[in-house]
Amino acid sequence: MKINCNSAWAQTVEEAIEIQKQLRHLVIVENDLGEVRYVAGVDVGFEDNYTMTQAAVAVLSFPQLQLLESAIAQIPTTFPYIPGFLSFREIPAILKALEKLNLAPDLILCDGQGIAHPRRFGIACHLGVLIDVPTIGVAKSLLVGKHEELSPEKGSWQPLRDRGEVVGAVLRTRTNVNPVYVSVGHRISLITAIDYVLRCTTKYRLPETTRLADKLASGKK
DNA sequence: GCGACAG
DNA sequence: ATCTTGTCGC
Repeated sequence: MKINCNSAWAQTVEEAIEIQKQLRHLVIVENDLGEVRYVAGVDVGFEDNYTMTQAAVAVLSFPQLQLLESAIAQIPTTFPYIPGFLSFREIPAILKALEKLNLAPDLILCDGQGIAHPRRFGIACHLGVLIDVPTIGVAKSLLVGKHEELSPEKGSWQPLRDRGEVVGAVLRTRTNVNPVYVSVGHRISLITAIDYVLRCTTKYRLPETTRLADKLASGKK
């Protein structure tokens, strides 16, 4: 797929904060997506003692969830891991991998937060805004927010609140297994995002999209 | 000032 | 994120 953004990348946390504060106004938290036929998962892994960043993208058919295409790309690591600034470390490599795709995803599930972020601009929002594609943030752990305890059955969820606003949902994707944290990335509502995450999840905790991307990014079997 | 802190 | 085998439970 063709990627447009010639976005300037922050070299310092101060610059990153300014970019987040500016771009967050572009995030659309309502449904603005067409028919979803291709769902993609993106993930990143590191090599050579973290000096190289490798991104992987897996495109699956929806709702069948069959792998249709995948791509990987590596790039020198340029930004450290700092909570709240994950996108500046991972997105450059992700964009490079996305460029290699022939199929343009209708929806992308990201490994990390969307709106559930200190400045409401997690990696899912950043990627979605840059390439103007609907995205959902699916994180394995909490960055910000609190929530009530939720039932152990698959499908149950509770709103995630931070500083007085609902920023996402804690969702049980598998019975008796730790939940995942879902939040809007771009051009989708929270309710719709929860629905897609569940429909992309089969027998494991994580959606098939991110599981496949995960496998590719870490070079496993 | 003291914790908390996606991957 | 990543280093790593077996093992407990549905």
